[in-house]
Amino acid sequence: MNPPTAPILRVAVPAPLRRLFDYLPPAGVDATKLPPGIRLRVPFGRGQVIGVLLEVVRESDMPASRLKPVTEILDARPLLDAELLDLLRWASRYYQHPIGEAIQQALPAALRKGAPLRPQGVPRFRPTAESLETDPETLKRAPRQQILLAHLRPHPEGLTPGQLDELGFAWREPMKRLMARGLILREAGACLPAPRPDPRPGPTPNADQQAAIDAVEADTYHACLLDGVTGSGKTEVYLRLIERTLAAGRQALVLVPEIGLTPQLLERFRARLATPVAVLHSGLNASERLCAWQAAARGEAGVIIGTRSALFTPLARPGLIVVDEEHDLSFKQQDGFRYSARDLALVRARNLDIPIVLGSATPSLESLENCRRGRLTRLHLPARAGEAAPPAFRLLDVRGQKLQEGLSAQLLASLEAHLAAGNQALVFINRRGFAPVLMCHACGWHARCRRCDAHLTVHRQHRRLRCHHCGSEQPLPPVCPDCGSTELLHMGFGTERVADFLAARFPDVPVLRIDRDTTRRRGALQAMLERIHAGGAQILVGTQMLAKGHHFPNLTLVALLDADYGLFSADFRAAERLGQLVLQVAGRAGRAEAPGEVLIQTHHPDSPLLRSLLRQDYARYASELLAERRQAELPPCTHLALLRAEAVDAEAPTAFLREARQRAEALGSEGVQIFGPMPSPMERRAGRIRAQLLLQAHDRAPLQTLLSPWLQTLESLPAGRRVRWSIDVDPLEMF
DNA sequence: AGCACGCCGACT
DNA sequence: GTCGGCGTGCTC
Repeated sequence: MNPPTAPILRVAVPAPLRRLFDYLPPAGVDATKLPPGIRLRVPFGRGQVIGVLLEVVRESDMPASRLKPVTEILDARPLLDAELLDLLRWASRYYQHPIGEAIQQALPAALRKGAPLRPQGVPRFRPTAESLETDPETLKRAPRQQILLAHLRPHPEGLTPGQLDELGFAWREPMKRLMARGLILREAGACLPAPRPDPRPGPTPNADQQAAIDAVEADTYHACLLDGVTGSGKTEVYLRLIERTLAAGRQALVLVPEIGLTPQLLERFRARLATPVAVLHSGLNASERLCAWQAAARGEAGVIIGTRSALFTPLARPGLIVVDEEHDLSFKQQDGFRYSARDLALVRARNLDIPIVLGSATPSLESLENCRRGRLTRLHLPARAGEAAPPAFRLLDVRGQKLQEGLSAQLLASLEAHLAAGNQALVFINRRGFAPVLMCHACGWHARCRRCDAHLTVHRQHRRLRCHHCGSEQPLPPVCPDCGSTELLHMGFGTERVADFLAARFPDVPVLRIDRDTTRRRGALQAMLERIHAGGAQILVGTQMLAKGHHFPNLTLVALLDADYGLFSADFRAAERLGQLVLQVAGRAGRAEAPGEVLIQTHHPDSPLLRSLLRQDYARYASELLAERRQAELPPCTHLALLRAEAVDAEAPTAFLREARQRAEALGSEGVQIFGPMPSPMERRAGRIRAQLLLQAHDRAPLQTLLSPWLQTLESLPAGRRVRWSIDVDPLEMF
């Protein structure tokens, strides 16, 4: 028997279980000296896993005889400090996600797998002086080595393994041979590029920028919403606040949307700031990521800039958090640990007692509501004089109009005029592919996905039918599979169809299609953006992708082919998204000497929402939407949690959700309304039947009070084993 | 989740 | 007579 005073280690293990596991310290180790946040290798089930020590306690609910000792202590110092562990425990509770999995996400993959913290940085491969004199002929029989050497020669500073991976072939073997020949040198490089020796001072802030900068308190928790249109100089405000933070010897954490992290933005930061800038994004390989992570944790990087998951970067001397484009959906993780990095950033800033700035030209209704409740200080940046004048908005009433491939005559005429002036035009469509439906004119058959409640999209160039929901595809049928008719109609319009049409209609103007299909290849989007920047008359046809993160100086016309989906969608956030999209793209159009024009095709030109958008007053548009949400008791005026379940067996999801509902009611759900079980908006997807249970509450407190014991119950429900289920607290998508 | 145990159908 | 199907239970 263990005396009650023997220390017990409480460990978070990587399993989808909402509890900690207790272990005995390894023999001869004084457990009271072990700090929380270190990794431990522990026996778990039949194998060994790597867990993180969360606390050292005196007692366990488990009989001592069942406790096993820790196999190995992997760290001397904590990988995650108390502040991050607190944040992760808070987030795990709030989002009802198992703590072990939450902690996993916060660690770079290398550390998850048990790699030691490495003192050195990413290695670099550098051409030697000798290699410059080497006659390429000597490598004639080793083409790989030849390519590799040719690639390295223009880079005397050397290239990292990550950069070499872009070559797209196995370079490690030929590299070994080049090193053996003394042509290449491997250096243990620094973790981060050194800061520029000559950081350029920025422009003097204008009065509005200065007012915003001064309004952000420096040494305490102060949450601000910086609201200003494209070109109003938000980035300059961030940079000034960051400079102030650096001058105080502290670090700044900057979160940006997934496609907002462009080389241009990075270059702007690096050119301005006299500190190493660590970058964290999905494109990094394991060692690059570890490197940036360590540079942040050790305090070597003054600025850490990254996407959603960068929120969990440890900071040695935190001083400021910035969330740019805070309304962007990519801040919410849509699977597994469904956290909102923007919301958690507010929690982290409060815990750290540091300022945080959320920036957007089109703030989320959540943030606007927080301003109204006094939780966020609203800072406004008016458009700058001398910058582009706001573009002219026009609704094109397409009722009864003859459309050519979805485009009205008025739109085509405008397009022609803008192109003739040597400018660029952007045409937005919210669907990719050629046509969203293939239908037989003779019998009415249409191509449906076998595994989803959805139509198959025609991709004409690849001659395939594809399901955009499950990824399945098949060849385009030459005749109707039902009646054999050859009259197959393409119904509706996608980017491919509109791009094809415009290319034929304007044969002298380059047409660029920019969507997930044409930018899948790594670097493809960047290449297209560069082409656009090179200028000249061009037509860009694209999806949402083009809305953010980039300004095109030659763009003067933006056209939205179908704004109506934003008015009648089943998703209650559609109007908010439409408004954000329209105003974001409007910000892309026009410059001082060539004002822009925004055309919106609609069948509902009298819609109050569209009329309101025309005024280009987002604040007013948003407050109208907020009033609607209040009336309909929808977020942000109420709070939601969504329990989803899916299974191949059609009955299992509903059976599970029905039982889940009973359990919630048994726990006492005062203050929480429960709706469902109901089928998900797309009931069948990838061969699974999906259903959901919606919880709604006016206050977060009763919802949170219910969730913890409820999820604990659900975890042990036998019906839960027959379905895949997940909980989404503050869901953004309702399917 | 990942893995083993366990009790019922078509095969060497 | 077995190999293997996935239902059920457990992981300190």
